[in-house]
Amino acid sequence: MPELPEVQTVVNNLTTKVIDKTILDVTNPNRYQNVFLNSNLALFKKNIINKKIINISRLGKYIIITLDKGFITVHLRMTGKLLFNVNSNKKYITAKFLLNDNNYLVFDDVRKFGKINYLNSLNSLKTKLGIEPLSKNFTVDWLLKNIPKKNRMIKALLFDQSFIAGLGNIYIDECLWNAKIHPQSISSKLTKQNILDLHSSIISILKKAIEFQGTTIINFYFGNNSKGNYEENLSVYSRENKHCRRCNNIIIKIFVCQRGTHICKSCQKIRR
DNA sequence: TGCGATGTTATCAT
DNA sequence: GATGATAACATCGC
Repeated sequence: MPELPEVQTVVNNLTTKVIDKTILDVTNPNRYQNVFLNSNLALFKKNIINKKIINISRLGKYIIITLDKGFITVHLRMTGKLLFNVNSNKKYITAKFLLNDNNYLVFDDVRKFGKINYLNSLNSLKTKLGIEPLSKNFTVDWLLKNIPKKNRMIKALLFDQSFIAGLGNIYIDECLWNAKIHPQSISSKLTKQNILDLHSSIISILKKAIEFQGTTIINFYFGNNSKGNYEENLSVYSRENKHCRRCNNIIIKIFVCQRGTHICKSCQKIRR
């Protein structure tokens, strides 16, 4: 479920808890094999055991745990949770990291889509991922230059992690509503004003969502089972049949990119 | 009861 | 290169 603000919230919460700790052991309580990307428990363990956690950060929707040598990457996918000292149903715990101070991290993932990996270098990930929307590089000029280069539905383009890294279904719907852009508009047909609005919407919405510690619709939790509080700020996502906060028309739900998509038809007009 | 939907992504076909 | 279908998996709600 988690997108950039949720992943950043997990990272922010864990920073003080795990930095400078050493990983003593890793287990996979539910014995699910595929949680370790292209690897297995024994190999993964060999790479990280007795290593010290230097830092924890985020790249796109990936959690990056920097070790004194190498990196652990964690992707939460749909239902993954990286919790601190929480013991939930063992059936869903795909990994458990024991730290030297007797605290532990639990990777709890009902649907088991989440992935954990060990990397010697972050280069492969950095190449794969597009621009960070909260970095200095993400300027209006960058967006003005790159959006018209593509001939894609704008929602599909924003989903593409190799274009901009970190947006997902909730925040794409929110940003497009805020910028008054219809999700099925073609990127090359957007006006300059559309792109300016989209740029400021992406930055302000992501920042505000991080302040509110993300959105919990069904099962986003972090730390010791805390919930995100951004839901009250949502303008369209999960607001089907409610009134548009801008023009009072009814928010409808359609399907775009095989994903439920929430729009105000009178605010957001298609350009193609 | 059964079916479709759920915040993600990799992969394969066209 | 772009797009669409599908698979990975489990739960919830209509």
